[in-house]
Amino acid sequence: MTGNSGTGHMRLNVRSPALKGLNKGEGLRRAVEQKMLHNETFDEAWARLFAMKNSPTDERRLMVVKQAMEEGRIGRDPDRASRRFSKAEVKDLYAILEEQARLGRLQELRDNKPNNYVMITDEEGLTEVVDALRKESVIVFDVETTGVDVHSDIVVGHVLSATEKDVHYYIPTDHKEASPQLDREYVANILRPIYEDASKGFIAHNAKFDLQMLYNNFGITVANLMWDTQEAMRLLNENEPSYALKTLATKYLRDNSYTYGDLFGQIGFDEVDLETALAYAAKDGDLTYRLYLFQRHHLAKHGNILEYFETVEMPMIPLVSKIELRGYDIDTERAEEYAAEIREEIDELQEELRREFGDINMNSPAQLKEAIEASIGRQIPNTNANKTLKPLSKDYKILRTLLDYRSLTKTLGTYVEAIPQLIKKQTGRVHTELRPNGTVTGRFSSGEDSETSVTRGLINIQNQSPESRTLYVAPEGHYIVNADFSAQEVRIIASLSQEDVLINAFAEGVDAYATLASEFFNKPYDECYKLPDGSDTEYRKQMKVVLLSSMYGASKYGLSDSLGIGVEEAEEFRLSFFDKYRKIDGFIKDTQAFAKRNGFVWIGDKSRKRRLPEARNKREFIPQGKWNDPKYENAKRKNRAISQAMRQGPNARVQGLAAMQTKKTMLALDELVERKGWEWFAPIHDEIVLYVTDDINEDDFAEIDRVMTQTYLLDGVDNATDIEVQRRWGDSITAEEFLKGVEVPKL
DNA sequence: ATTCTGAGCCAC
DNA sequence: AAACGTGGCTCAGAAT
Repeated sequence: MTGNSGTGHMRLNVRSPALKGLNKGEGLRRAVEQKMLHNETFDEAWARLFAMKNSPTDERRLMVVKQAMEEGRIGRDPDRASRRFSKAEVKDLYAILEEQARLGRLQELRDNKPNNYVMITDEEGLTEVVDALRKESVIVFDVETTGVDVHSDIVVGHVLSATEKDVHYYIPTDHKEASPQLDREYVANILRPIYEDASKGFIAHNAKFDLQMLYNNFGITVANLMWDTQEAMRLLNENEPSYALKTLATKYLRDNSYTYGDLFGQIGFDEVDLETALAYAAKDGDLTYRLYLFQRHHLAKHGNILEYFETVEMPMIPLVSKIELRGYDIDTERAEEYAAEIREEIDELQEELRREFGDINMNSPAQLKEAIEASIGRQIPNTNANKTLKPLSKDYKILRTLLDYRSLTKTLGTYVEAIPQLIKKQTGRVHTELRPNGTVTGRFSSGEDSETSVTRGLINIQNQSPESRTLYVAPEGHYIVNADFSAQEVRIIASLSQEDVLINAFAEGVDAYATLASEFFNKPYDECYKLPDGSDTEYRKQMKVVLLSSMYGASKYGLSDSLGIGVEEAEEFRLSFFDKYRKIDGFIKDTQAFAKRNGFVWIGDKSRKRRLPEARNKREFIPQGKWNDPKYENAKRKNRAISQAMRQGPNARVQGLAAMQTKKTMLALDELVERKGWEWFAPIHDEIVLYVTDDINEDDFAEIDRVMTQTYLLDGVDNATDIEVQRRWGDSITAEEFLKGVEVPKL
């Protein structure tokens, strides 16, 4: 046993600093006094600490430290032993244990390093790497860096795996350790022909990052990206809790691997010593290749997922890499003027709100709720704008003021003030990350990666409001052109359900919503289409809401909310809708039955799965009047999950197919973009946005139209697209107007 | 001082 | 009893 560990009485600490300088006899006497003073055994000390108000984390730390002390793995700091054993001391001991564990993991990593992990630090070695890679057709690559910002961080080493030879090289170039390393530019230039050799297939985990790092650091373009093990995993299981390489290796390769954070904490890889770096980095290459073999085997087993992955998802990665690096030109001057304008308005509104609500924080829902209730003299469930405040705002002017204030602070805080601060000094533009499988249905997600806690100053390009869009501009000599898939999801619903009314409407080129409304309300088509001013008629508006929300499983309550009608009326509406459109009803029921049998649904000709394991569960019976009985909490949770899966199934088939159509169309459109020397702006679900040169002509528009409508055909339904041109995002004219000579609005 | 959670709200 | 699918960002307030 070491130190003062143990479960018995506290030992006398004759070496305590408080006793220093006293002779032995005197020290012993004082130590006894201190013990008397504390008068506490270790058991009593632990009992006291455990009896305190501890958070779950603290509770766990107490347990860990107690056990470590009992096992003699750690003891009290002699300098503190004269004082009463405290929670603060336990926390410090816990931190020491954590650090010990981390160093242990690093030691384990070095000790277990296989002989086929090879470090390259001289020219001869690098020649050996090149010779080995020349003989390979499949190469794993991975760059090690100082961090995860592709604009500011730098490459400090290359991992390259010769997969057939089964040797995994690490070539450090910029580690801080003093021992000799090859020059980074020299290494890049020697490796360049390998990376740019299109006859070799390259594999990486989260390849987009490595592509961007190689491009930004050395101007290297990897010619033939063949597999991304992170992206493949998103198709193998979109419900995976983590897509970190080490987590996947632990789970699927049964190789207990620690994550970067577990091993190194927050430091950059250049701080890591070379011996440890080799063991860690070469293992990346090794694991990535093993994961690739595993994934290829499993993806090939089901439907057409492998083919879809290789022909759509893999080519998407270099394309998206390019889109992210391009970024967005921001009109900073306008942003400043606009911000000043909004701030002034906000101040005025805030004054008005203060007079009514008092000196509260207008951004606090809790404080607001109380103030509103006092002001209007009635209870409200929440301060939600659409659900609660808007309906009441007809009667209360102050609520109209509040709604204005809300909307302006949102515009200012989330967009107008925030966006200019995110401009990267390296490019003078703002950037996004676009994750092609960031959602469970296969849609893109955009912005910071919510799976990690690191923020890199990225914007979400997919949720820009009409106000914020005006800050995004085309550079001199360019326009922004956007092409949407008109009524993309409705066409897909028509195609999947083969519902005649919808199919016929699209075939005749008439408005689908108006046709449905005309059928449903038994009114002439014209009365169900648009008003003279171009806005929707009530019938069309209602049909839009009913069609999409019903498809996605809205209940009579949700429908009642969004239509602004009574619950029973909404239910009648919903029931008669499905009664009339039997094939839409059939599509939903068939999809749900399939999910119930199989625990998943197919998307797009067996190209991907949406796994819904909860769909297979059996509903629990909850007797009338027992809904509030805590005994049925679990049953309720289980039933809720089943209902949710039943709503997700049909939605995933529609949304997922739409995402596939957008992706395939993007790949086709990229050929045009490259040929014309245009650039990418972004995909926004049912819309594709580009930067084009201002010499764009009729043929170019025709070609965009052709690519949008002909690349991914739907069963029984034509595609259609609307194309617009603008200098400032949102301030657009149609392509038709443009070709007739209408002036594009100036900046 | 930093991290987490919920309310609210932006997009399709 | 909850009641419409897929995301991400900001702020307040609590937890750590």
